[in-house]
Amino acid sequence: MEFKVAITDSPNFSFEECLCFLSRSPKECLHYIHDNKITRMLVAGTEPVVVEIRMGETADHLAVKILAPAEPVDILPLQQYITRWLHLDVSLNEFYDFTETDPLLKGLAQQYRGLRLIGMPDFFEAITWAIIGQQINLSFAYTLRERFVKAFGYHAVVEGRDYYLYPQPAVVAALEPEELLPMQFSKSKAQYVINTARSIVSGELSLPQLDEMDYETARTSLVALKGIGNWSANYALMKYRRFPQSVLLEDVGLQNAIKNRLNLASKPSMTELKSYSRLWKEHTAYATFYLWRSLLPQ
DNA sequence: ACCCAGGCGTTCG
DNA sequence: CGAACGCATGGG
Repeated sequence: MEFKVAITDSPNFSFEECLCFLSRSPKECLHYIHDNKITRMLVAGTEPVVVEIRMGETADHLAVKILAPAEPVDILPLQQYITRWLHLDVSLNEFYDFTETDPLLKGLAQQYRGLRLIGMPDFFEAITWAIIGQQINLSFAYTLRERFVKAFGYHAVVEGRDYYLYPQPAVVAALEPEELLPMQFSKSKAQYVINTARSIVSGELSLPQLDEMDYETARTSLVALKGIGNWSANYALMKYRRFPQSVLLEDVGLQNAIKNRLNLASKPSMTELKSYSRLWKEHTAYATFYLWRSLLPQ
């Protein structure tokens, strides 16, 4: 069974650029990239589905093949997930025009043309990935994530490959921190991940409400949770809600990207960061994402 | 051995 | 208040 997923602003879409970003870690365990195709497990309603995503025969869509199950499934949730994941429903024209006016961003549009801001349609994934990635290097963060997903995520084997879903909040809420320590989570990281899961399960952190909040309200409500600071709140809101004004000036990756582009001797100070990003406004999230991209090879 | 890492919470001045 | 410090552990 096959279906299509529409691409908005297809002249400014590059599947290859998206694949490049999606390939950034060899420890990635939620999807595979091979032969210019993505395979991964998704959920249609409540049913796990393994899909293969490739560029469409024409530029205006992606083509998706369902590898499992053999029976027909509801494709609408799959289309919605893929659209949100790869940010297929936006135009990049305004961002690209803006980069030409900004000395720091100039050239990024040509270099990485067609790259979309890869998101996380699952809020629990977005917020816990932020907690996992706090203050440790990205390589180790992926190691922790891989152990976490493989221990607590739904698993299936299709065509000889292992597929996983990100762990559900209810599963993680039932854990004790001691169960994460052997995976080399620190005590606080373990506690924060479990506390966040429990907040979601209890309704203290309401996803339907979070979906309706404006940026500042959502940010404030996330920062109120222990273990979630300004960086983590903004990261999750950038990847999940896709607020264009999400700003991550505390981010070491962003700071290094700016240092590299401007050939600075050291990372910019917070004052300098504010100055560089002063005019970004609704382009902040994309500017950050493209600067992150500039840290990858090629 | 040392410093840094896609920070956060607590304590101190 | 903002600054300094402890945390925890892999990576270079």
